[in-house]
Amino acid sequence: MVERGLDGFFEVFLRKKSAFFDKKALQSSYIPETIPHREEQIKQIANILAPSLKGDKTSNILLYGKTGTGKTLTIKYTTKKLMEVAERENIPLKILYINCKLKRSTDTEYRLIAQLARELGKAIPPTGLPTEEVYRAFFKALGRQKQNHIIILDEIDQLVSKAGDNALYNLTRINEDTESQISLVGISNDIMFVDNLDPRVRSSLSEEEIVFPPYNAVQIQAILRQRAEQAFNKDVLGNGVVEKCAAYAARDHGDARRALELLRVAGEIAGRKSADKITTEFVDEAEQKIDRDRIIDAVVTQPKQYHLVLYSIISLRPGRKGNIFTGEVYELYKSLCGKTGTSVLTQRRISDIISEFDMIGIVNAKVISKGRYGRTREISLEIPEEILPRVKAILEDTIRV
DNA sequence: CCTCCACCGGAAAGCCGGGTCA
DNA sequence: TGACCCGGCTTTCCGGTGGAGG
Repeated sequence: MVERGLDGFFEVFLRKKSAFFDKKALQSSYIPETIPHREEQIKQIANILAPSLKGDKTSNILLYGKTGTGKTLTIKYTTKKLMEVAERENIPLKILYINCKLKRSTDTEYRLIAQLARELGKAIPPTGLPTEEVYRAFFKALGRQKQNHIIILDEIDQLVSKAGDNALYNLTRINEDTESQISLVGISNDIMFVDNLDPRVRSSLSEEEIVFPPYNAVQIQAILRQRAEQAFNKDVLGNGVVEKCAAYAARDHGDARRALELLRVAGEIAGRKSADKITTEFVDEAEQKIDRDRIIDAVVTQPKQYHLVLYSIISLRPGRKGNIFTGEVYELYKSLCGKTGTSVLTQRRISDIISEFDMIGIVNAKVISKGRYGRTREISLEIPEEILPRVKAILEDTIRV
């Protein structure tokens, strides 16, 4: 019975024509053959990196620009082309791409250097060794091969804010005592991040700076059209869909990644509903879905203590004219801990947890002064009403143990 | 204009679990 | 096995501080 029904399901699934032709083209890892509106940046990067083909050291570069302005894509595209030539001509050149934001993999000094060493073929344990030791292994791996290395550090601002600039300092000085050359390419969302860098690191790192301005709506449309052509079958894209995605993405700042995600999710929704066309309504749905998924996901992945704090905030919310303050949250949190038999954290820590909620956007917490009655954070929920019950259920689930 | 509340938020240190190495 | 190392989480300590109310 059941099996037969399932067979039917798969059959229908198989027959159903998919709105997608090549979903890859809408994913952020996809590197298209041309990159619209980044010709200038590509040319600059190419100029700077070209000497590496002749075995010369190239200047270090910093790439700036907000999220979704094509920094990562552009550098990957350019270095890919560079690498193709190097391989064809048998030129020793190595390109290491590191995303410093990847949690638990490259967000500390130890892990960054360990990862670099690994890319050069050295096995480094994930922990246990003194950092010194890891550096030695990395240097050795470098020196052994007489060749140029281009090290791309994506989200370099994250690295600096979490791990400091020690690693960068050491990396920028390597060229002094090793056979092989290394050039650094830093990618950052934050233009100001160089300010808290050691001056020596700063000057060395930013020998060249390239800025990626936000795309405007028209440019994003061009990008979407290019990708959509690859991704979708003919005629499934309804009128105004591209425009709408572009408009949404351009609203705050020209984030092409967001636009592509909108388009992809809209397509997925259309596909799931077996619609034969992607219409602008699906774009609206996609926007909501992305938003909600983000929040749900953010909540689910939090540990128990965080759930207790969030639950306290939610419980304090109903029927409040004003907002919620840290002190009240802490009081409720404490009693909740008592009821559930959880160890109680200090208010200092809870304060930090609330800040973290603020940062990921499920709560809004502003420091205000109540004058005579002290200074505190004014907290309000940022979770849409529609998914609040679901969030609450998730929280209750983990709390009652 | 001064006070003083109820926290904020930086710095440093401790604890713990995961690991290496000889 | 014991000495050491790293990193995440937490506590401890403590110097601020915006502004209502005196």
